[in-house]
Amino acid sequence: MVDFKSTLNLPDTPFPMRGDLAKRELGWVRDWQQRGVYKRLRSIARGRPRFVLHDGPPYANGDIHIGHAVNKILKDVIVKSRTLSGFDAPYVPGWDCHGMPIEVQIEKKHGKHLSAEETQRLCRAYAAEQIERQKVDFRRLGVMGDWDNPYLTMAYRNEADEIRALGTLLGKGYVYRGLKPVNWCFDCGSALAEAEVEYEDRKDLAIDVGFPFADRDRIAKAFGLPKLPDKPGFAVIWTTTPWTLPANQALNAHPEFTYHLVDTERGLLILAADLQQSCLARYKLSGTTLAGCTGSALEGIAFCHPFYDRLSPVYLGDYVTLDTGTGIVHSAPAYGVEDFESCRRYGMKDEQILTPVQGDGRFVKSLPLFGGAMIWDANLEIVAEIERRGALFDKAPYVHSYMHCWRHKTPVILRATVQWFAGMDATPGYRGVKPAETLRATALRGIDATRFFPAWGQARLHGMIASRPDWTLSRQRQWGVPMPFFIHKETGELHPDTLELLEAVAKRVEEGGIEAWQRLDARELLGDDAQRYDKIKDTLDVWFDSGSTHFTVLRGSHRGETAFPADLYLEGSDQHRGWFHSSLLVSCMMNGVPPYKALLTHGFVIDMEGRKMSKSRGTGMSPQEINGTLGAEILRLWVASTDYSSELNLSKEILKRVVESYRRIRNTLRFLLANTSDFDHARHAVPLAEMIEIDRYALALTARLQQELEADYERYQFHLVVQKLQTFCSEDLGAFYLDILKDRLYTCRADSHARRSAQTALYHVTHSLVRLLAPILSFTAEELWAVFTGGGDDSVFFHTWHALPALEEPEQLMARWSRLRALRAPARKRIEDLRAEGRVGSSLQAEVDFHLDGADYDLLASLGDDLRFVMLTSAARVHRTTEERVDVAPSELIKCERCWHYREDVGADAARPGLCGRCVANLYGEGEARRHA
RNA sequence: UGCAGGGUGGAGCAGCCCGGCAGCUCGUCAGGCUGAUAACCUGAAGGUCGCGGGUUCGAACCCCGCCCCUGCGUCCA
Repeated sequence: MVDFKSTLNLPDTPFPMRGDLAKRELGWVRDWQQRGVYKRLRSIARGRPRFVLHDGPPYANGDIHIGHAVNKILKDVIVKSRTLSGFDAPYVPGWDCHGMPIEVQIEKKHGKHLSAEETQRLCRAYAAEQIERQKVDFRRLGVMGDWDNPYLTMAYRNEADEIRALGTLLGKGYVYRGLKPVNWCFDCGSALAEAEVEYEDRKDLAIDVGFPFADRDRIAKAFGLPKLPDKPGFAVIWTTTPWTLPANQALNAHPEFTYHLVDTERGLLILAADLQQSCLARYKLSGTTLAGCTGSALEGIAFCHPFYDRLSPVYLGDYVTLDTGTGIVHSAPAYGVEDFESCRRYGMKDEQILTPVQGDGRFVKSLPLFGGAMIWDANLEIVAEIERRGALFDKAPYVHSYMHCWRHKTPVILRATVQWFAGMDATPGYRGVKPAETLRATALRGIDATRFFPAWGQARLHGMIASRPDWTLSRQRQWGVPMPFFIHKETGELHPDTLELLEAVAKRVEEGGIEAWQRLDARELLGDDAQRYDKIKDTLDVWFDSGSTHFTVLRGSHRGETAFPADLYLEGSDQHRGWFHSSLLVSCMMNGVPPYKALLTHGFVIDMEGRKMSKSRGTGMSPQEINGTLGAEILRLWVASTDYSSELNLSKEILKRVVESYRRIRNTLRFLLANTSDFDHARHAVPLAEMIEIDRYALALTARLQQELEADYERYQFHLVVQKLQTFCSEDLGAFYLDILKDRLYTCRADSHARRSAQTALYHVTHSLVRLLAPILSFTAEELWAVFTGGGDDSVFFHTWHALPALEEPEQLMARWSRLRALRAPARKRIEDLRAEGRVGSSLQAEVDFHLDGADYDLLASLGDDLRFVMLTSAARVHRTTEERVDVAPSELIKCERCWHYREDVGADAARPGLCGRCVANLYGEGEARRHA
C-alpha cells in the first residue's frame, strides 16, 4: 500500500497546542517592557479620538489580591478594546499613598514616638516599596499601561496640587471650621471617615437612670395636677453608654408621645405610656398612673443631673422611639449627632457644649469624680455613683452592633471636635464669595448627567449624595497632605492672606514634599505676624487625595496624555461610597461638573458557597498563585467570562472549566494558523467574487461575529464576548466549517483555486479573531500574531479591528446556509444511528439520500456534487418528492486510499491503483473544481 | 431595618425590556476518527426557570406577596 499521506497538504505550525502559560507569559511581559510597546502604541494612536479611563488608585499597602486583579484586568480589557476600536486610549496607573494604614505599619515597626518628619520619611519609603511590588504583579497580569510613569498621590507635585485644590475650594466658599461630633478612634487619635467605620457586636452595660425632679410646680402643671404628691420623683432615661452621662446637657422627649406620671415604691416616675409596663417590670416595681400628658407639654422643664449639680432641660425630638428604653432619651451633644443637632436647635453655642472626653479616650483631669479615667473603665464607676445616689433603676448587659475602627477593630465613639468641613447644603462663603448653589445640588445634577454601567448605580450614588452629611476634610495624622492654614490665636480666624499663603506653601511642597510644611517656620511666610497665628497640624482626609486626582493627575501631572473629564471611572461597587463619591464632590466644588462621563462598577469575588473571598477562611485564591500555575491568561479569561455586575464566583472547579474553554479557543487558532502557513495573502488571495460559496459564508459569519463583539465591547459586556467567541469556535468553525474544509485543504492541489479560496477565508477569519481576542487573551493573541505575521517588531495592539471584505448580499448567504445546516442535522443524526449499529465508523463511509420538495429541494440541489462535502459523506443525492425524508446507508464502494472517500472510480486509472478520480486529477491532472464547498 | 442587585440542568452564562416549543459553552456519559491526536467529530442523559398567588388562550418573561444569597448603608440613645 502506497503511503499517500505525503501527498496531502497537512497542517503545519510552530504555534504549540499547549500554551504553557505560567512559564511563557513571563516572556511576553518582558518583551512588552523591553520593546516599549505601550510607548509606541501611544505614538501610533496619536491624533485619534481619545478615550480616557482614569485609574482609581489602589492603596499602596500589601500585595495585590484577587479583587485588585479583577479590577485591573477589566480596566485593561476596556483600554485595549477601545484602542482596537480606533481610539487613543492611554492608561496611567496610579497609587494612593498617604493615610493611616501605612502610618500604622511604620508605627508597628519603629514605635510611636518618631518625629513627624521622620514618620513621613519612613512612610514615603515604605509606600514606594509597596508600589514596586504591586507594579510587578499588575504587569504580570498582562495589564498594559504607563508603568514607568504612574501617578502617585505622594509625588511632590501631586501633594502641592492637592494644596492648591484645597485653596480653590476655600476660595469658592465651600469650606468651614466648626465643632461637630465625628467618628473618633482613640487608637488613631483621629476622626475617621465614614468609610473607615465598620459595625461589630459589642456588649455594653445598659442602665436606666433617674433624673430627679427640679421644678415640681411645672411638672404638676404639665400633667394637669394642682400639686405633686410629696415624694421624690424622676424622669427616667435608658442608655447603653454610661460614659456619656457626665456630658449630659438635656433630655429628649417625643412631642407626640403620651407620658405618664407613675406612682411607685421608689417615688414618682415619668415614663412613656407605651413603655410603662415593661419598665416597671424591669425595675421590679408596681405603680399606679396618676396622670398623663404629651411630650410637648414637658418641653423646657429642667431636671437635675443624676450626679452633678446642674440641670438638664427637656428638648423635643422626633427621633425618639418606643422600641426600647423609657421614651425619654438623655442627650450629650458632644457625643451624638442627634443630640448635637437638637441642642443646637435649642440655641446651644459651640462653647457651651461640654466635651470632657479627650482624644485618647480619657476624661479630662478636671472632670469631677471621674477625671483621668478611660471612658470604658469609667462606665462602671459612673454606674456605681448613680446607684449610690439612688438614681439607678436597672442595669443589664446589652449586646448591640456598634461602630468599630476598620483598622484597629476597636470601638469608635462620636466625639465633638473642631474640624474642617466641606458643606453639603450650607455655603459658608469666603470673604464674600459664595457658590451659586449648594454642593449637594451640583453633585446631584452631575449624577444625572453621568452614564452608569450597570444602570442601577445611578440611583445608588444619587441616594448616597442626597443623604450624606457634610464632609469632614480634616484628620489629625502625620502621613497626609497638610491643611496648611494659619489660624489667629485669639479670634480663630484664618489669616487674611490664606489663599496666597497656600500657594506659597504649595510651591515649597512641590520642591520638598509635605515634609517641607513640617519644616517650615511660620516666620518665613508671616514675618512678625507669626507670633499671633497658630500653624495648623491637621492633614486632609485621604479620600481627598484620591478624590482630587482628576485635578492633580488629569489636569496636573499627566495633563498632556489624558483629558478632563475622564470618559470612564471603573471600580468595585464599594467605591460608590469611596472614590466615585469623593471625586464627584471635589470636582463639583472645583469645576461644577463631575470628573467622569461614565461610571462602571463590578462586584466582589466570592467562593462557591457565596462567601466573600477571605484569606482567614482559607478560601482565598491569590492572583500570584494562579499566575504561577494556570497563567494570567486563565485569570483574564475568567474575569472576562463572568458577569461582573454582581458577584464573581471563583473556585478551583471554575478555573478548571476556564482552562478547558481556553484550550478550545487555542486549538481553533492553532488549526487556523496551521492551514494558512503556506498562504501569502498578497500572492495567493482569491478575489471575493471568485471565492467558493461556503468560504464566503464563513466570511459572513465572521463579519456578523465581529459586529456583535464590537458592540459588546463597547457596552463592556465581556462575558457575552467570550460566550460568542466560544460558540463561534466550537459551532461555526470546529463543528461545521473547518470540519468540512479539511478535505479541500488537505486533498486539493496546494496552489489550487479551491484551496486558496479556503485559505483566503481562513486568513480573514484569523485576522478578525486574533484582534477580537486580544483585549482578553492578550498573551495568546500576541503569540499568535507573531507566528501569523512572521514575527518582527509588530504587536497586535498596534492595529485596529480587521477590515473584512464586504460581501454583496450577506443576508441571503446567511439565510441559505442556515437552512442548509438545519437540513444537515437530521442526516447527521441518521448517520449516528448507523454508527451505533456498527455499520459505519467515519461518516465518509456513509451515503445520504435526501427526499425533499420545494425550496429545500432547490437549495440542496443547487450545490450539485459539492453537497457530499457539506455532508461529510462519500455521496449525497437529492430526490424531488412530496414525502420528505432522509435515507442514509453504508457505502458499498471502495475507499480511496488518499482522500478516504468511497467512490466508484477508485482504481479506474490502472496506472494509479487505490486512487479515486479526483485524487488522480489533483495529483497528476488539472485538479478538481469546486463552487459551493 | 433602608437602598441596590441576584436566584435558569453539575459549572459559567443567554433568554426577561417587547409573554408563544428552555438555549449556548464547559463538564458528565456513550460512540467515532486516528491526516487538528494530551487534538477533533457525533449522539445522549441531565432543568418543578427560588417559593406562592394573580393577569393571560398561553408566563422563565408582566403584576403582587414571600424566602434565600450578595453588596452598600443605617440603628438600638
